[in-house]
Amino acid sequence: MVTVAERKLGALTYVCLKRPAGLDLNKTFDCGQCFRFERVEGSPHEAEFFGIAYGRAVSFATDGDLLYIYNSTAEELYSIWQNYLALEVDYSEIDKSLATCTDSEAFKNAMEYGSGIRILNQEPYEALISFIISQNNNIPRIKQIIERLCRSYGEKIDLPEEMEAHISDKLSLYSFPTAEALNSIGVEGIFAAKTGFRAKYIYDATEKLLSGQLDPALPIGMETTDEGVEYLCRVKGVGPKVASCILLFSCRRYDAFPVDVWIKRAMEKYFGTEAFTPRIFGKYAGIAQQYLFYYERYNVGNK
DNA sequence: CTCCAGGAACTCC
DNA sequence: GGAGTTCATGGA
Repeated sequence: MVTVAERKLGALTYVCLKRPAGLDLNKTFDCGQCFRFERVEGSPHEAEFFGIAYGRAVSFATDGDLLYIYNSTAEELYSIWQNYLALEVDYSEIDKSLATCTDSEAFKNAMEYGSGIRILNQEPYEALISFIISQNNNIPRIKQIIERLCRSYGEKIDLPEEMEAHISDKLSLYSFPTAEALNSIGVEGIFAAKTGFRAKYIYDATEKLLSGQLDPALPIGMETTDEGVEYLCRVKGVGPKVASCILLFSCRRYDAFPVDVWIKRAMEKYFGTEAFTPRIFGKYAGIAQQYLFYYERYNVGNK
């Protein structure tokens, strides 16, 4: 169990704990796995990201070997953020394991470039809707659409005064809309948020959720990741890539390997399309995937 | 103007 | 069962 100091700053409660070895908040919240966290400009910390998850407004910050979680009690750390940040996962062991999987020089570079990324455990329902929106779309616009849905159909979240003071008013303060809320506005309402051809997919997902045909958290307990992919693909608009993202980013399925256009390019460039299979990376293939995605997508120096 | 984005459904053979 | 096309939208 993590040792924590709970502190107060007026009405603002926050916790301070040992920073997980190697954790890089910039990479973790900027690598495309989540869409509702933004850098806090002018933060006194070395790095700080504010966002909404699990219906709460929260801010993560690092200084040296300390991690601060603002607007969280110690109790909430144990019940929510410990799981969200997957604090118990040992990335030094994962990286050691991945390093033995291939001789590829490019992958070695990708690992080094992405070192410090931590795969989050988001809410399966939010991941389901978010990654349906992600198909044939780009990250800035995915964020826009999600934000529009949250502002229109989510609930306003109040911040302690002391926190509001150093959080820019551009940042979101709305919870992710519930399946009931999205279902009630119908396909037309969802389309009006500029979700495009994905509106009918989102609506289909809410129908299956509300009728009990679908529990996006169910794959957490399944025997295999392939089973989880098959299960999630029953939703219209969910194919292998979207299902793999949901499994990797919200169901602790670290072998799920989402293949998008960036990963496709990376596989062709670095491995050759014929021979390559994610299986070479074993049970941490999804984390290897995330290193490759981040390297291919953000490292402009890789040609 | 065309091309592209953390794809998948649909339509043809 | 694979290959090609279509789907909204906005930025480059």
